[in-house]
Amino acid sequence: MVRITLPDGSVREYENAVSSMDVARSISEGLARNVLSAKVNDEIWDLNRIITSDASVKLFTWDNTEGKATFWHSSAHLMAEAIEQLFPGTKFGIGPDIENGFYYDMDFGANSITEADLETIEKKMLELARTDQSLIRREVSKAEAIEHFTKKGDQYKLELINELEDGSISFYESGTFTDLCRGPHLPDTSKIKAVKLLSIAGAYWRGDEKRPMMTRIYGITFPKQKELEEYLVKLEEAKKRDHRKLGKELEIFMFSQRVGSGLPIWLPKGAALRERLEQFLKKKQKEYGYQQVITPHIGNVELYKTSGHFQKYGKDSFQPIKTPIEGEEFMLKPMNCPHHCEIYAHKPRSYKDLPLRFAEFGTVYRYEQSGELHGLTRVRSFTQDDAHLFCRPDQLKKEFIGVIEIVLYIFKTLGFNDYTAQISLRDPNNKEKYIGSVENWEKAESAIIEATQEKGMETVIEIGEAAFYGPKLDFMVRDAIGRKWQLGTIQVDYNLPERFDLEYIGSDNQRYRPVMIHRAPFGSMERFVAVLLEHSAGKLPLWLIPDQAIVLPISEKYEEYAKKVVDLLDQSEVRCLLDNRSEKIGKKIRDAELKRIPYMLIVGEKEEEQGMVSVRRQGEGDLGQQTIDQFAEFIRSEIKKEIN
RNA sequence: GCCGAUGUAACUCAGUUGGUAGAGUAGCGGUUUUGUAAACCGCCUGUCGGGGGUUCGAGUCCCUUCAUCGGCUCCA
Repeated sequence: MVRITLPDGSVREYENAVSSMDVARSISEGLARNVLSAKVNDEIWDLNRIITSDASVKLFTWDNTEGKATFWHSSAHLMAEAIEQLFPGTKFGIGPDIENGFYYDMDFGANSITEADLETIEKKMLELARTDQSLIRREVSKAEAIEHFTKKGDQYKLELINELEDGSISFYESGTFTDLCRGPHLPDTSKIKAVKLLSIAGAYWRGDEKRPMMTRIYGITFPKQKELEEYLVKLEEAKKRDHRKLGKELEIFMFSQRVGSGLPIWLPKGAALRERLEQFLKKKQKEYGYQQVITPHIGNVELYKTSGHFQKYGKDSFQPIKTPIEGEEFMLKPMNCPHHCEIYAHKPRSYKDLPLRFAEFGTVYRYEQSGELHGLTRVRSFTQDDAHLFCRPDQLKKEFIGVIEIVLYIFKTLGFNDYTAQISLRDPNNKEKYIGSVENWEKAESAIIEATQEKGMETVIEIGEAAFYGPKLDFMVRDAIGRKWQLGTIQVDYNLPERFDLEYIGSDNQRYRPVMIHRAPFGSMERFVAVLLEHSAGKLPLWLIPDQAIVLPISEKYEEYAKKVVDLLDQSEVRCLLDNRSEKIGKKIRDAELKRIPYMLIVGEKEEEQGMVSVRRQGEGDLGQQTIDQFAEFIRSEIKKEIN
C-alpha cells in the first residue's frame, strides 16, 4: 500500500508502488496528457520513476515553471542528440534549462557551426522528436560512468563525473544519445512540437575565462507551434521597446565613434529629462537631511591608493593622467566615495554631528571591457546619484531604512512594480575575503535584513555576493528582453572609514569609527533612464516627458493664434511644441502620434474665435475643447497625480 | 578581454556569379490652405565604417583595425 498526498491535502491510496504518471492517470485522463514532471516529496522526478513508499506528490504541467523546466531540459538533450548525429565527435559540456528555453555548451572540435546550421539542427530535432523517443533514466556506478565517457573521449563529462559521489550518478538515454544527467526529464519527446534555435554564443567552460571557450546554442521549444509563434512576436515587440532604439527616436542620447565608445552624449531633450529626475531626487533627499556637495572629476592617484581602489582596479582603469610635474599623477574618478571621505575628514566630528549625509550627482569613469558596453546600461562614463552616509553603529539600521524609503518612493512614483530586492551577504566558507570585524559584519547583515523586514519587503538573499567591504541591498529591474540590471543599491562599508582613518568623538570623549553607507537609488542616471524608457515603451510620465503637448494649426491662417497658445502654455510651464508645416492636419496628427507626444492641441477657426484648443490624447483620440487656462490646469493636475 | 554576427544616404533597408550605388521616410523648393493617423510635383543626399591587399576592375573576395549587436567573463 502506498499513500500519496496531493497538494490540496487529499490522500490517495494505491495497492502497489506507483509512478507520478499513474497518479495523474488516476485523477484524470486530461491531466495525464498534460503532466510533464512531478515533485515527489522534495525532489522533482521523472513521471515514470516508481514511488515505493508513502509520499507527497505535486504534478507539474506546462503552466508551472517546473513543468516548463523539465520540458526544456529534455529539449536540450534532444538538441544534443540531433547535433551528435549531424556533427559526430562533438563533445558536450552542460545543457540546462533556463528561464526561457535552454542551452547546451559544446565543443565542436574541428567543425565550426554557423547560424545557417541552426535550421538544419531544428529540423533534425523535430524529426527525432516525432519518433517519440523515450528518455530512460539509468543509475550507474562512477566506474561505469567514467568508462563510458572515456571511451567516448569526452573530457568535459569526465570532469563533471569526477566531482560526483559514487552512487549518485545517473544517465539518461534517448535514442542514440546518452548523457550524464541528474534529470528529471519528460517520459518521451512526443510533446516537443515546435523548436527554435535562437543564437550561437561563446561561453567559457565552467564560466572560467582561463578555460576553453565552448560553443553555446540557445533554443526554445513549445508543445504547440502557435505558442512558438506568439513567443517570437513577443520578442519582436520587446525589441521595439529597446532603449537604444527609443533613445535614438526620441532624441534622448547618442554615441559618437569620434568621442569614444561607451561615452554617452545627452541630447537637449535627454539632458532636460535627466535634470528633472535630478531635481525630483534632490527634493526628496533634502527632506531626508542630505547635503549636496560637489567634487572634482579627477583626483590624485594617492587618493585612490589610500582608498585601495588603485591597487584593486588601477590596472583595468583609464590610466593616470600625467602633469608637467615629474611623478605627479591624477586619475579620472571611478567613484565618488574617496572624495566624500575627505569631506568627512576635513574637520573633527562629534557623535552629535552624525549622521552626515553627503550627496552628489557625481560623474565617474570606468574602463569597462569593450565587449561589455551596452547602450546606456553599461557605459564608461556615467553619473551616479550618489550619497555617502556616515553614522554611528547604533544609527545604521535607521539610516538604512531611510534609504530604503527613498528607493521605494522613487520606484512607486515611476511605476517600477516588478523589481527584485536582493540582499548580498558574505560567503561563510570564505571569510578571509572580507574586511572588517566579524562582529561588525553580523551587525550590518542583521541591520539590512531587519530593515527590509520592517518595510515589509520581499527579498532574495544571495550568499557570497557581498562586496569585500560590506553587505548590500540591490534593487534589480528587468529590461525589455528580460535581462536583469541593478538599479538602486545600498551598501554598508567598513573598509573606507578604516582606510581614511575617519573618526568621531563619542560622548565619553573617546575616538570611534563611523560606519559608512554608499547608496544610489537610481544607480546611475544612464541606466535608470534606459530602464525607464523600456518600461514605459517611450511613453514617459507627463512630468518627465520632454514634450508634453504640440499645437497643430489646421492651416497657416491660424499660425499666429497657434504661436499665442504656445507662448501662454510656456508661461504656465507646459512644455509645448508647434507644428507649423504646410501639411494637412491628418499628417500632423499622425506624426505627433508617432512621436508619442501626450497631447495634441488642434487649433483652427472655431478655436481662435473662442480662445480654445481642441485636445487630443496620444493613443486615445479627441477629448473635446478646453480653454488654454483649463488645459494648463489640467496638465498641472495630471502631474500632481503622478508625483506627490 | 573572449566566441560569433553585422556595418551601404539623417533614419529603415535593397544591391544578383566582382563590371565605379538604389528605394521609402526625413530634408529642401513649388502647388495646395487643409478639421482628428500619410495631399501632389520636383530636387538634393553617399570617401558603401577606416586602412591595406588580390584584380583590368571591389559595396561584393582576402587581411587588418574600429564600432555595433547576441552571449561569456567582469562590474569599485
